[in-house]
Amino acid sequence: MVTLAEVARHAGVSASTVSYVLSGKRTISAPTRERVERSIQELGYHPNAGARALASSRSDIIALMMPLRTDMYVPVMMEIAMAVATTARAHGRDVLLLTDQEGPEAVRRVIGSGLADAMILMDVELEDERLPLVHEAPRPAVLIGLPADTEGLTCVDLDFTATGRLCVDHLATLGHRELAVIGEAAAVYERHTGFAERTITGVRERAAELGLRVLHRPCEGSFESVAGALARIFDERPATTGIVVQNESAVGPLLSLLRQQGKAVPEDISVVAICPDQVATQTSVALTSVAIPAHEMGRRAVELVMAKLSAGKGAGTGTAGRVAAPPRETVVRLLAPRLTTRASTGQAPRLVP
Amino acid sequence: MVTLAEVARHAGVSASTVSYVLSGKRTISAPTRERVERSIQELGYHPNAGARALASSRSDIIALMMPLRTDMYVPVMMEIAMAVATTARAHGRDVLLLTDQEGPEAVRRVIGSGLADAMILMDVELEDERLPLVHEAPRPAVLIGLPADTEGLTCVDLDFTATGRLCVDHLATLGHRELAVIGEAAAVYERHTGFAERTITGVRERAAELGLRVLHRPCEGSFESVAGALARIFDERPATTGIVVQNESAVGPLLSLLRQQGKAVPEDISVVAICPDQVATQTSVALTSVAIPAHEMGRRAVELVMAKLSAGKGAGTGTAGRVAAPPRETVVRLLAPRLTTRASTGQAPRLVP
DNA sequence: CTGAAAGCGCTAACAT
DNA sequence: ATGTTAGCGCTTTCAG
Repeated sequence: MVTLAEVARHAGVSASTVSYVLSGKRTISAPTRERVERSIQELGYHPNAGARALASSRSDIIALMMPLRTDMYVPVMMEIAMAVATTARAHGRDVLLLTDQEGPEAVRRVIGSGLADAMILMDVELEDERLPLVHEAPRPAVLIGLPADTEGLTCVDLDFTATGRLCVDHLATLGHRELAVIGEAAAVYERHTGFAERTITGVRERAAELGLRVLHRPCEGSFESVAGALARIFDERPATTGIVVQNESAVGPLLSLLRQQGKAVPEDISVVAICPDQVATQTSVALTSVAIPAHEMGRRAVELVMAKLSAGKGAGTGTAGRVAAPPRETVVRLLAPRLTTRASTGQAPRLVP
Repeated sequence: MVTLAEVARHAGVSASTVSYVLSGKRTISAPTRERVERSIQELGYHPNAGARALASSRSDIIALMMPLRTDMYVPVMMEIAMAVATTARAHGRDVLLLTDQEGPEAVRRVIGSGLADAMILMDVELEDERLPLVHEAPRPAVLIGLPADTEGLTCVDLDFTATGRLCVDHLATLGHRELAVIGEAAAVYERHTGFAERTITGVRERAAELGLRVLHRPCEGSFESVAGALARIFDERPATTGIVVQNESAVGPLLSLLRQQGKAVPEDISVVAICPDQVATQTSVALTSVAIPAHEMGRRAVELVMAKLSAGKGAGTGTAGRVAAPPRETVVRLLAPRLTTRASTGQAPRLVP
C-alpha cells in the first residue's frame, strides 16, 4: 500500500508538502506541485481514509437514514437516495446508508464514533423518536419531512398544503364543484407522517374558500381497496366530478375502475394525481399531476448539510465539550408544488338534472 | 470527546484492556470487564471510527454500488439495498452507498483509500466495465447479477433460466400450448443485463422440450406499449392462451387491456408474472407469479462478503505488495425460483374450432 | 514557499 | 489476566 511518505520520498519533498498539494490549503510552486502529482500518478497513491479522518476529525461522510418499510413511495425514496448520493459526491462526500431498523440510537453511534460528519433523515414523522438525538448531537442534521416542532431544526419537504390547494384550484377552474380525495392507506395517517394530513388540510382550506364540497377516503393500494373507496364516494356523493389521488399505487386501479363503470376520463370525471411523473405518464390516460420533487429534495438536503458543515467550522469541534452549544437556527425549506396538466382533467360536465 | 484512554483511566486499567473488552479478543476477568463497561456507559464513550480503521486497517464498511437508473425494478433494487444494509448491521458492518454515476473508478477509490473493506455490485451487466477493477482490487467483491465470464468472481442472482422454464412448466401442466412472453423494454436487452435473455432462454428451452410454441415481444412499461405488444401477439398467434410477463410495470395495463378486450383471466387467458409479490397481489386478479427474491439476494451477498473477509485474513493485507495474488475461487450462487399459484392461471380453454 | 515534528485515538504485538 | 509501547498514515501547527 502506497503511503503519503512514499510519495514524498519519490517526489523529493516533505510529507507536509504532499499533504498540502492534496488539500490545496497552502500555495505550492508549480514545479513542486507537478512533481508531486506525477509521483501520485506513478505510484497509484490513494490517501488513507482512516488516517485522514483521525488526523482531521472529519470523515467526509454523510449518513443517510432511510425507512426500512418498503410499502410507500418506493420510487420517491429511491430517487431521493440517489440524488443524495450523487450530490454528495459532487461535493466530495460519501454517503453511509442507515435504516431506521437500527432505531434512533444509530444517530448517536454514527455521530459519536465520528463515522459521519452529518446526517440526513428521511421519512420524518410528526413526533419522530430520532429528534431528541438530533438535537443533542454535536453534528449537523437535515430532515426530509416536517416534524410537528421544527424549532432549531433544518427541514426540506414538498409544500403538501400548497399541493392540496393547487389540486383544488385546478379542478375549480375547470368548473368542478364536488370533489373527492383518494388518500393514503389508513396506516399512513396513523403513523402521523404529516404529509398526508397536510395535503388534506390544503384541499379542505381551498375548497372552503371556493365553496366546494370535498369527501376524503383513505385507501390501500390494492385494486379491491380502490374499488371500495370509489364505491363509497359515488354512493355518498353521486355528483362528484373531480378526484384527487394521493397514493400512487391507486392510480392504475382507479382508471381501470372508472372505465369499467362507464365513466369517461376526463369527460365525466377529472383526475389529478400526486405522484411521480413516470407513473403519471405510463397510465392509459396520461394524468394531470403534481410530482413529488424527489431529486430536488435530496439535492437540497445535501446542500443544506454542506452549508451547515462550512458554517460550523470554528464552533462545533472547537475545544473541550462543556461549552453550551449556541441555539440552532431553524430552517424550513418547503418546495413549491408544480402541477402539470395532462389528459385526465377537463371541463366539468354540464349538470343534467 | 471521550477517548479510550480516558475510559482506561476512569476504570483504573490500561488502554489495551479497554480495547480488549471491546473486541473480545482476549479473556478479561469478569470484575475488570464490568468496571470497564460501567466506565464506558458513564462517560458515554464511542470508539473513534477513523482511529480504529487506521490502527486495524479495517473500516468495517461494505460499499454497495447501485444503478442510478431508476427505470427498472425499482422496488427490487430498493429491497436488495435494504437487505444489504440490515444484514450488514447484523454483522457489525456499515454500508457505503455508491452509484454507478461515478464510473468504475469508484471501485478503485473506495478500496484504494481503505474506505471500504469489500464491495457489493448491483445490476451487473454481461460485460461490465467494473469487472477489470474488481479483479485487480485487493479486496473481496460480490456481484448481484451474472456477467458473461464469472471466472474468479463471486456472484448471486435468481436463476432466471430456471424461472423461464418454471413458468412454461406451470402453463404446460394446465394444458396451454401457445405461449407468449411480454418481455422487458428493448433497452434492457440492448444493455445486456443478462437476466432478461436468460429468462427467454429458459422459456424457449422448456417450450421446445414440451413441444409448445412461444412468441416473445419486448415491451416498455407504458399502457400504450403493452397494448401494442398484446395486439401484435394476438395478431400473429390468435390461439395464444398463456402469457408470461417479465416487466412489472406491464402487469397492471395488461390486465386492464385483457378485460377491455373481453378476454377473461384465467378462463380465456392465463397470466404468469415475474414480479414482486406486492405487485402480484395488488392487481385486480391476483397473479400467479415468480417473485424475485430481492431480500435473499441482498442477504446472501453480504454473507458471501463476510465469508470472504474471514477467509482472506492472513493473505490479503499480509506483507509487501509485490506477491502474486492466488487465483480466486469462482462462486456462482443461483437462487431457485419459486412459483406461487394465484388466481391468474387456470386450465387452458378447450379448443372450439 | 517548504520542512520538521507532534499528535489524532486505537490495535496488536511483546512483555510479564 | 493485564500492562507497555510502537506504530497505523495523515494533518497541522511551528519554524524557517
